[in-house]
Amino acid sequence: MSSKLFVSAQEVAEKAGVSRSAVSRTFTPGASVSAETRRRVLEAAEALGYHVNHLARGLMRNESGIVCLIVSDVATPYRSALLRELTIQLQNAGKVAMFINTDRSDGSVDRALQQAIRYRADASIILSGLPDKSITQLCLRNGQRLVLINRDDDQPGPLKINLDDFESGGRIATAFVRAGCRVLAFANSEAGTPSLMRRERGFVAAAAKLGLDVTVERHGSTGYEAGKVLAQRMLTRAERPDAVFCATDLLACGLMDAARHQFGLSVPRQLCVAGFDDIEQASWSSFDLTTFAQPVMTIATRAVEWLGSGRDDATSEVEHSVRLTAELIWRGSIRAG
Amino acid sequence: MSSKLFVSAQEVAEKAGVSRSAVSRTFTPGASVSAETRRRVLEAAEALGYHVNHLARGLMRNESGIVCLIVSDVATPYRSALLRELTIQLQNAGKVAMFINTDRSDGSVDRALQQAIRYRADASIILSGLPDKSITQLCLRNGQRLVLINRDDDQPGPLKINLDDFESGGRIATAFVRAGCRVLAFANSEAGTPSLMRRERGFVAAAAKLGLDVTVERHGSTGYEAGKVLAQRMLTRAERPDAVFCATDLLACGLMDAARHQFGLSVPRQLCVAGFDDIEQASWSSFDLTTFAQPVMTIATRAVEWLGSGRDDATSEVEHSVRLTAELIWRGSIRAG
DNA sequence: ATTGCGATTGCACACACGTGCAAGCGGATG
DNA sequence: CATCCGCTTGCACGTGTGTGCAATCGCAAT
Repeated sequence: MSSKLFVSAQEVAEKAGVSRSAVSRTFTPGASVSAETRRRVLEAAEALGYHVNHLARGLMRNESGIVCLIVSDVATPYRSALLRELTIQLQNAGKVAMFINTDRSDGSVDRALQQAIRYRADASIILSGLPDKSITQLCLRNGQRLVLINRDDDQPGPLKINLDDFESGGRIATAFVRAGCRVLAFANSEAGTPSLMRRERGFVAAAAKLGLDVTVERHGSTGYEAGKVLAQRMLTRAERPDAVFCATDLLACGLMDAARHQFGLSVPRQLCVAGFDDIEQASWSSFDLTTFAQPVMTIATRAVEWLGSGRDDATSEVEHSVRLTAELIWRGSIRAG
Repeated sequence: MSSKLFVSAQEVAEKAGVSRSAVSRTFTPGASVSAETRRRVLEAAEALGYHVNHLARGLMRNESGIVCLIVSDVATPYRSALLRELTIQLQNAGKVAMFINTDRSDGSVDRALQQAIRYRADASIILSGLPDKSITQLCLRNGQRLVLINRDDDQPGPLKINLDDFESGGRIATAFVRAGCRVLAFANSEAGTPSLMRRERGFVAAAAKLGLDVTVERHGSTGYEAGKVLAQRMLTRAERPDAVFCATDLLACGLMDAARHQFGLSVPRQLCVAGFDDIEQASWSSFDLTTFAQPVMTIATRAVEWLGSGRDDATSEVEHSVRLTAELIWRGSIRAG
């Protein structure tokens, strides 16, 4: 029946009695169109339900307006919060977010970037995994901007946004000691993600400076279940820790739950706990977790600002790197000094 | 310097010593190309880093491969889980997800759909809000498929996926009564979302059949904080409820936390609680929440399958509606009968 | 009346791709 | 050898848009 396709600028032009160029100019800010023609075009467009075809526009302008978000573990609280902020700010900047999930194999980050190239994305923001150097080069050579968030990589070209993980580890160590803790432990995943390893090393180093050893335990992913397992391992040791810094809030939640419900320990009286990310659950009264807040809003702002910044090749050779500090959110999982 | 744009099929053709058509056919499944030309084309493409321009391809085929996901409150556990499943399945079906966040005003759902039209999305999946009928018609007229998930709407054309919310309310009411509860309550948000209202009405109706009244309290959004407020209101009543069905797991978590930590109540001994969604936190031992699981995987499967199904106009007039049942996940927040 | 000038408009081309059509080519059959 | 047939391949056109260039138009000044 009405297998009519999308309405094109040509049809609008005919209905308005003007040339197709006039239609195009009407929808191009800053183009030269008289008020009268503009009015007639807009009227016809409204009547016909015309919308500029961004595929064709992107083809012409060599600028699709698409920004790819490459993510795994979207269902994780921290990831989804960051995703939320990024999409909102991208939209405010007139871009549109294309979402690529890399929950499968690890090489899929490369395939994701290829997808980004196929759709001529103006930029790609990588939240998970690390692309192969050859793919990165391919993207840059094609004029595609790249942003790496909390990914460690020394390739020049992409914008790299990182936190002061190492220093955070140090700050929490002194907080533990000030609270009277003597047996410190660090709970990590066994993924070996660089940012998590920096937290670990910062914590261990600071503790050493304070004359304390740290028992490090690593297991599984960065989720709740892994936290429970880590609690099993740590809290059955001969010398039971009285303070645990967890690489992630989810780990901390699992560890706290196990400590309380399986080992009958009281937090923070018998066990102090700290996490990282400041996910929403950290503020729930069941956890009331002292943790470091990822500056999600700032991360998104910086990334989007940089995407909008000039395309001048002059700066394309310098090292783009941003270091943000994670704010310590003081709650009740560490007893007062 | 190397302000070279993306490499086009033309350049590949020249390097391979064939016509541009040959290149195009090489990347079009089912086209007629000899093995030899195909090899040379692929070789040249690899060397130059060529990738088919999906914008141009979409322009030709009238099929962009883009599917729009229109969502608000992405950072919510249930939403992000559904989002995860949808993106994975869309990718497996050869589509790519475009993400539109509608966290702002309510009319923004319409603007989101306009964005979908501009990018000539093959389909849009709406997880939040409800578009205006005129926009819906515009989408359908342009051949764009529409999927509404847990949105109530009687417009023909879109695929509507819903749950048996009303019956779920009934099932949990009998479970409460069987557990010996006598004073029932329902905790809802004041948003008035149809699916939430169905849960409420189903619960109230079933309770009435069992000869029991239900005090209904509504407040704020569907989040944790609202649950705490609702607990304040309910647990200070003269006749304190001994069973609360919450429209949402997040509400239930907030309510449980307040009941325990502010009112010193024991769950489930003094207060039985049930939720809806089966978010990950519901299984955490701090909550151990009995709840209904949204069949996230099935929802995504059905949606993506329908998108891939034939474009025949024969079925375009029939009512597309899917009703799924939410499975009751029995945990420890309701005492055993 | 002629000239000059700025604003507007239409033509035509470019963007990167898919595909129908006809030409070419090789081989097999009569 | 002529004919036919199937497989390839190049040409040319179409998809919807932005934009440089030249033409046109209106208006004021000479």
